[in-house]
Parts: sequence; structure tokens; C-alpha cells
Amino acid sequence: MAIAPDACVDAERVAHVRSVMPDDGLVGDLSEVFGLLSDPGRLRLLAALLEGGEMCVCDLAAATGQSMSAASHALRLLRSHRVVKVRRAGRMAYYQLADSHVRLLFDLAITHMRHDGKTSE
Amino acid sequence: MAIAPDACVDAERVAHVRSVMPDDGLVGDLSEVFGLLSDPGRLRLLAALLEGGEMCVCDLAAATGQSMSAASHALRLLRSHRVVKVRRAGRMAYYQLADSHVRLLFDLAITHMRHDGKTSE
DNA sequence: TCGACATATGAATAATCGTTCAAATGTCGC
DNA sequence: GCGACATTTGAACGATTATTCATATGTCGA
Repeated sequence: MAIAPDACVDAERVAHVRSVMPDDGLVGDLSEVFGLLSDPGRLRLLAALLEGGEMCVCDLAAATGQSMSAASHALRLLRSHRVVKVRRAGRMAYYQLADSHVRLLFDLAITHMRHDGKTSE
Repeated sequence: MAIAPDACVDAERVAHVRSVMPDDGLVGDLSEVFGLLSDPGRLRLLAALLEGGEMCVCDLAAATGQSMSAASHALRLLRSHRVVKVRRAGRMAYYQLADSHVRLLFDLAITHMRHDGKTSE
């Protein structure tokens, strides 16, 4: 692992940066949240819910172009992280966005990043 | 794959949602960007650069607690997506954040998400 | 109760990703 | 040029992740 060989290191600056570095908990949470948003299928689900309000799994699958099984798995992940919430009515399950930070992030990203310099290589 | 069985589907709503669904290009770019931010090591690198301004690989490795090889690999990824840029001076390589949308996203996320309701299950 | 249906789940495969080690590149001081 | 050094790179391995198929759960209408 070799955390810090003492070669070219500017010890003072490194110490300062380390002192203000967000703790492992925050970094871990952040990376998990971004991980949730790093899949096109899940992104499309969120986009659909942002537009459609409350939708059943079947409609979500159709609107996002994936199988119902895939949609269900993805929704389960999002649900376990409180990004979406479910309302059950009979044999249907209706999903909608939860008021989470993730919603804000996604909303900002999708509105702010339309048409501009690409991010790809 | 089974894109749309015509069972319980509310065809009208599905059609509408599909019509405003961001295209594959945008969705792909977005998921890539979020993917870049979904790793604790890369997140720490960005946090260090946000605080430290411009730093060499050796300092970045020390400040983020990873090997120089790991840091270099991560920086390479971030560089290829124009999230960071490099300035070379002799045998050193100095990295700093680029003025990308990713910086804005990360900045917002890290300042807005400090200490609050967890996102874990 | 029976069969069709909406959704959920588990297990298995395949693909992707992060980390590490070893080695390569290019630079500096002697 | 030689050796030490900062960084980069490639390949290999292990771990995580997405996707699929098959099946399970629970609900509705007849």
C-alpha cells in the first residue's frame, strides 16, 4: 500500500490537505451516491420519474427501454438508498422520487449539462 | 431484453416520457461523469486538489492515502475526461482541477452533503 | 379455486473496475 | 554516462457489478 514514502513530499502542504480532507464516512457516502448515478438504466429511471411523477414498474420499464426484471432490480437499489419510494396498490407498485439530495444532484446535473463541451476522451 | 410488452402500460404517458427523455449521448456522458466520482480514491484526489490548488503526484498520493501507482492511474482517468489538467516541470507532474462541470458538481455535492441523513440501507 | 398478471427475487454468467507488481520512460546531479 | 528519482504504463488478479433466466410471491377477475 505504501501510504507515504518521504521523498519529494511537501510535508506541510500534505499535512494541511489531510487535515481538511473529508472523513471516510462522507467520502464513502458520496462515492456510493455517485455510483448510483453512474448507470444509464438508473439515470433513465430517474429522468422518467422526474418527468412522469409517479409511475408503475411496467411503465418505467417501457419508458426507459429495459426489461421489467432489470428495472425492478434497479429500483430496488435506488429504493434501498432512499432515492425513490414505492407505493403499493394491489398488484401494482408505483414509484416516485424521494426528496433526497440525490434528486437535487441529478436535477442539477441534467439541466446544467445539456449541450456543451463533451466530457469524453 | 423485451422492451415493451403491452400489458398494463399507460401508452400515452409512456410516450410522453419517452419524448422528453434525454438522448443516449447525454445519458451516457452523465453516467460516465458520475462514474468518475464513484470511487473514494478519485474523490479524495479531487478534494485534495480543491484545497491544495496545484500538487504533484507524490504529494497527492500522500495526501489521499494511496500508492503513487494508484494515484497515477486515477489521475490518468480524470485527465482523459478533462477533469484535471497536468503541468510538467522536469521529472515532476503538477496536477490541478480543470474548470469543468464535474468540478461544479463535486463542489456542490461535497459542500451540500456534509452530515445529514445517511444514504445507506 | 384457478389462471393470468405485476412485481420481486435468487442464482449464475459475463463484464467492468480497482489495485498491485514489475518494468519502462524521461529527468536530474554528479 | 551512471545511478537515483518521479512518474507512467501494462498486465494480472481479485472484487464488484450488471444482466439474464427462472422461479416465487401476492393480487385480481371469473
